[in-house]
Amino acid sequence: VSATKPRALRIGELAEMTSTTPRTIRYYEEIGLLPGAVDRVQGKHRNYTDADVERVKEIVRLRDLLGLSLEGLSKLLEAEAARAELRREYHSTEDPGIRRTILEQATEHIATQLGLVRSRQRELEQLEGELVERRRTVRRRLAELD
Amino acid sequence: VSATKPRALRIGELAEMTSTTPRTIRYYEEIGLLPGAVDRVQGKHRNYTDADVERVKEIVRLRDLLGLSLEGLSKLLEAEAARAELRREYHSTEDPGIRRTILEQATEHIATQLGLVRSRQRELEQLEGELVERRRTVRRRLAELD
DNA sequence: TTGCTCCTCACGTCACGTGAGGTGGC
DNA sequence: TTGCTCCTCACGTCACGTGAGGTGGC
Repeated sequence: VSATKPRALRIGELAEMTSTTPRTIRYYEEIGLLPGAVDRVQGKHRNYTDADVERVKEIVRLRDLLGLSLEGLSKLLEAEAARAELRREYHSTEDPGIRRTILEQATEHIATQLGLVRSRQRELEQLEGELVERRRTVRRRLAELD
Repeated sequence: VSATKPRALRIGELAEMTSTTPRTIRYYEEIGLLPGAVDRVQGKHRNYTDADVERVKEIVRLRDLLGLSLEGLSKLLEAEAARAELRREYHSTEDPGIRRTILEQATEHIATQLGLVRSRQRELEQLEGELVERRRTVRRRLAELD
């Protein structure tokens, strides 16, 4: 009935769009990191949406960049789900006290993630500095040859 | 005979100094990432030096920050060993042609590592940007409550 | 109907963790 | 001598990879 039926994705497409594999997607479903594909009969194909693409991209990014275990990641994503729940609550109330509490929790959650990101950045900067230093030495020696 | 005998490290000390575990150290020896501890009789304790501390620190850093598999890491470290060999050669020659070749290979190797580091940095910066953006939104809403 | 992708077991692998039982050095 | 750390198997685990054999949709 709808003129613009949202295109459903198959597992291989989802995998390719997120630089993973079908096996990885199924595994994440198995351990509860990804909700099972909607409206699915056991044994039939899994269908995904754009929201799933975003979810998997987020998982992959946190996994690779922050080096968290999937369990640690799971906790972080649970907190994120709790935040989404709060966001719904936020929009269904006008009470400024409740709104403030929700926003403050969001602030805390973001601060945690930023802390992880920045500590990684510092480590990378140190490594970068050492490499640049080595390069400088090599370049100086090259110049001395002339 | 020496007044300042270099203190030999035990595996637990090496592990602690590198934020790893004895099992990890033994595993790296097993797969050839770490040379076996010097002068060791099978079944007796492994003794390590400061050079081993540096080696393991390097391994851990590349493993965690660049997300390489131990096989990929192995290749990178082999290239590094080859460089060390070249460095000896470098110091044993005066031929500016040979010296230049050695220095140019070093430059290439450093460039490879810097490329890996910088691509990671870009990814982290993007993640950081998104988190900062989210924080900005939350803060604005908090201010609006007043 | 033909291909391709998908499905579910289920065993393999990488990078270690974790006892089990025993020996070594300050 | 007592503790602690070390030793060597060897099995367990996490995060998937990789067939084996079979079914499903453009």
